[in-house]
Amino acid sequence: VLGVSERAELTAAPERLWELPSWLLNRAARHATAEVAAAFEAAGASRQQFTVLTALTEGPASQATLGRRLGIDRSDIAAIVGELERGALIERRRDEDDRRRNVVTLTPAGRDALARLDRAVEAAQEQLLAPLAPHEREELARLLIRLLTAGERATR
Amino acid sequence: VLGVSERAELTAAPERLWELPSWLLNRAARHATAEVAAAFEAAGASRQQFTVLTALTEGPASQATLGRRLGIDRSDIAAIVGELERGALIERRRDEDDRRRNVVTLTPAGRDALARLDRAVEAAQEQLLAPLAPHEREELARLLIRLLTAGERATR
DNA sequence: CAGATCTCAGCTATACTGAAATGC
DNA sequence: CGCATTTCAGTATAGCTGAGATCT
Repeated sequence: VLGVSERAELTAAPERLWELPSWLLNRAARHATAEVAAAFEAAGASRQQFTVLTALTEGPASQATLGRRLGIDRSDIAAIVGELERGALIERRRDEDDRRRNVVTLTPAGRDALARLDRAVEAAQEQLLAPLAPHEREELARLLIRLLTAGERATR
Repeated sequence: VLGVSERAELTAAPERLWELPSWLLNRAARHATAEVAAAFEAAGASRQQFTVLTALTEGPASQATLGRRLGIDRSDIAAIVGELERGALIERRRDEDDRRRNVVTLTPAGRDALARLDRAVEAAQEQLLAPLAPHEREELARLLIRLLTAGERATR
């Protein structure tokens, strides 16, 4: 989150970069992360913990499934689930149908924590999108979704 | 850059995340970075080196100015300029008008390297934007620029 | 003196790799 | 056997902080 003076300097970035979608996306993502950061910090959770908790609202899942759904690496999921377990926000137990797997389940405490996180994250979205009119917000979301759903399929 | 199977799994991300602009922006930026990565790797340069070289096409600048213009930290700029100097893509000399400063200048070799990088990066943009029609690409750029120029000014 | 610039050491988060242990 | 899952150790990059040296 930058102040006015830094903003003035940033606008002085080379023309070429302002024409590069990949640069714009990275900039915007950094801005978005900065906006949301305060929400997570205040709640004592990380961005990754939030996404894992969110995924678990749709039901228990193995760590591998969580990783694939969220696009988070298997080894990182192991660490994140470990943190959440220490905070008693999730429960991790061996899947008896397939003993390679851990079944990860949201606890009531986890559900409460997520509810608080959700409100804070929602407020941050409002901050982030403040410069855009409602129809522009929808349009931005639509374009990003198309970039992701069509783009990541097409490549490789 | 994901394959078809991973894509199918990713679409299975929780509904809630697909509605979160900050999540979409992070995802899209990651996708964009992946697309551009090959371009930089093939040319043996980093994303940051590219942006610094690009900034220098608008003329010599001190490291502090580069940092402010590009939104890169002073300490990171020092390291990046050091790398570029070792590759003889830039020249770094003390500013005799203000001896605290280093004046960083693009060398002919640097200009050549940037020309090659630029072509590769441009091809990557094409890949990245493939799912979008021309007017959609413009609209996406417009919305991102508004988010950045209005958004980063408003906050704090 | 205050303040700017450059540099270095070190920190955190994110993303990823390789290998081992276990189980299907 | 091949393959999937979990876990750990380690790597790389981006972004950032603190402190010191130098200079205006």
